[in-house]
Amino acid sequence: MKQISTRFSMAVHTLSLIDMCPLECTGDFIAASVNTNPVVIRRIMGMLKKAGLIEVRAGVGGAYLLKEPGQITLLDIYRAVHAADENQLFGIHDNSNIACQVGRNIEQVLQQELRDAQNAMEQRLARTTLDQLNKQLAEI
Amino acid sequence: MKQISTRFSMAVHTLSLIDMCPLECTGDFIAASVNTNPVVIRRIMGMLKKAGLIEVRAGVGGAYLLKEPGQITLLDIYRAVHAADENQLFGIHDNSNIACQVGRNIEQVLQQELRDAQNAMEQRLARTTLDQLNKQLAEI
DNA sequence: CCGGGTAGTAACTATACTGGTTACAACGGT
DNA sequence: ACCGTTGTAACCAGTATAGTTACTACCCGG
Repeated sequence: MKQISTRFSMAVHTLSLIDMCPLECTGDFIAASVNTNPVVIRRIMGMLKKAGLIEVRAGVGGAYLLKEPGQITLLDIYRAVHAADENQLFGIHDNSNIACQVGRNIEQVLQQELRDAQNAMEQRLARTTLDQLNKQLAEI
Repeated sequence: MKQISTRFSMAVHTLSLIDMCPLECTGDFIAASVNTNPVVIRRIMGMLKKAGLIEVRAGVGGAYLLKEPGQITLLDIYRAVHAADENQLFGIHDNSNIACQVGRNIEQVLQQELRDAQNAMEQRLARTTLDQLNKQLAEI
């Protein structure tokens, strides 16, 4: 497979910066730290804004968090940038042949198993907050 | 993101069938149950073969498991079909600006967090065997 | 030993997501 | 009013996916 889009890691990077220095955080400034094109960052900021994580100061530039950094988890960010389509990490083939016992039931059974696996991952993401992350960044 | 390829779920489907009726399991037969093109199945069987999960009977057709179904986990199958690139589910942007504290350390910190999340998912996959899955399929 | 059915691939296609890029209109403080 | 910024739209190249056609290699039964 392709990997989960780097949009997610760039979004985390972006929020870290906004937490540390909201006023400086124009799209260009963040793009310089992430080392990418400002438009890519603006697109991500748009998603973070739509998810209610940040407020962007149109015209003047900069952005600030709408929640405490201790209340923003990696899972929130993951969801905000649509890291997984329809919140469903695993794709499952459909229209299996119902004349076959396996074909008839595989989708339902797999759906549950894979949902569990996805949940395990997401719960791990939910355990880490932006706050904790920024503390780790400072400690190195 | 795009979801994890349906190649994974098709591979599980394929192995379920092989476990139940190895002799019947030609590419065409499996393709009819999965409802896709036989070549797609043959490609997947090639990957399962390369991973040492099955042996395919060239010429005559059919395939059989090389391990007990209780010894084949969803994680084995997931890995066999290269569901994630380089065994790394999350893509992380690189070449961040090292002049910035966040840019300098984000990759290392995120790497660890995301690896943990990935592991949580994989360990859940590792807990389910083909055997258990087939029992579930039969119980419905 | 040969014919029929099968595996194993190569090659091509359409579709879709990604990350980057240019361009431009709307906005807002100084 | 100016200038830097945001918010988008449009486009591009690269790549993964899933399906399809076509061909060779292989094995068994007759």
